[in-house]
Amino acid sequence: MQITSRFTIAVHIITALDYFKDMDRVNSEFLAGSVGVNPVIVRTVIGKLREAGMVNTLKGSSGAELARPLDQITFYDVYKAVDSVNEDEGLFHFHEQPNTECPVGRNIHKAMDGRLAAVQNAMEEEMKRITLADVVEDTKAAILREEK
Amino acid sequence: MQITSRFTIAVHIITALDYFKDMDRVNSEFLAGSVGVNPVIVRTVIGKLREAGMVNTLKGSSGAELARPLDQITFYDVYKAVDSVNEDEGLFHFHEQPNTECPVGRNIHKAMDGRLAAVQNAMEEEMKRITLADVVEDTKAAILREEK
DNA sequence: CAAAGTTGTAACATGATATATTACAGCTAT
DNA sequence: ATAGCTGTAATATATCATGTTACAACTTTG
Repeated sequence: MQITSRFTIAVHIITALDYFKDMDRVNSEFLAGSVGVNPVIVRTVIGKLREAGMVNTLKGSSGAELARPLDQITFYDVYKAVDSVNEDEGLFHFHEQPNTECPVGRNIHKAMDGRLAAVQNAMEEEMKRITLADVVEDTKAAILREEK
Repeated sequence: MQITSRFTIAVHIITALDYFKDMDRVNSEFLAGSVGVNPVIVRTVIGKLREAGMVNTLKGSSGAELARPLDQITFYDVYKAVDSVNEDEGLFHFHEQPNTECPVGRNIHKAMDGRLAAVQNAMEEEMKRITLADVVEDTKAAILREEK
């Protein structure tokens, strides 16, 4: 399995919103061209980022602007915003029907739950350490390097 | 998205193999009954665990036995054995077609790759810290508690 | 204010992947 | 030699991610 590409798409969009912030006509079609997906996907991802308070948009009006400085947007914020993993069940899909008439089946879920949560937590803590400022900085540096 | 239930199924199976090790007729049908899935799923998961050197089986003969002590089998070992995540692409699904004619599209992948790998690594390191001995111990303790 | 452009969102279509199921050859145990 | 079991292929089904079409409501511009 893999975490939905909506996550990397969202990071790409935020990076582009910063990089092209002084251009006009940065609409969903333009962004879709950069990301390589359908404009509707861009609009729905931006919608999630808006709900999470990361960007501001105006219905009917082209463009979106960042609502917070890049160093105050973490991978974790984006990952949560775009519902990268199932909110109710968590990162791990537990088999649904362990047999309650079997002592192991009856108890395996509780024996694992805390540990599965610890694994997920380790991943999420690492995501909190990475900001969009880091990614944008590296992207810009890579672009400058190209121009030489 | 979620990590395939084959992972929790595998942990359940290993726990049951230990718990029921002195019983006979612990065949794929019995295990399937405990886990709540089809016996073929049990056989394929056990097949992966065998390939990874965690259990020994004998074709045609009932049962499987652990090939290593429980404290030498980590969550990470099991997770790798059952191919929980895409081996080539990793935990995150990167959108496939960023536009190479756009400076952001051309560079976003390299700007993110190292950081996505760090996140996945944090998760995997945590999985290496958890052993099947931990889970089996807690499962048995929970069973004993029931009996009071 | 009328026309053109855009967003937000619903509804539906398609594709990919996880899981279930059927079937059976070949092995083991008794 | 019979019955039971594993390993595995082949196929079916279910679920979910992503793509696409369509359009009402809004904004911008001349």
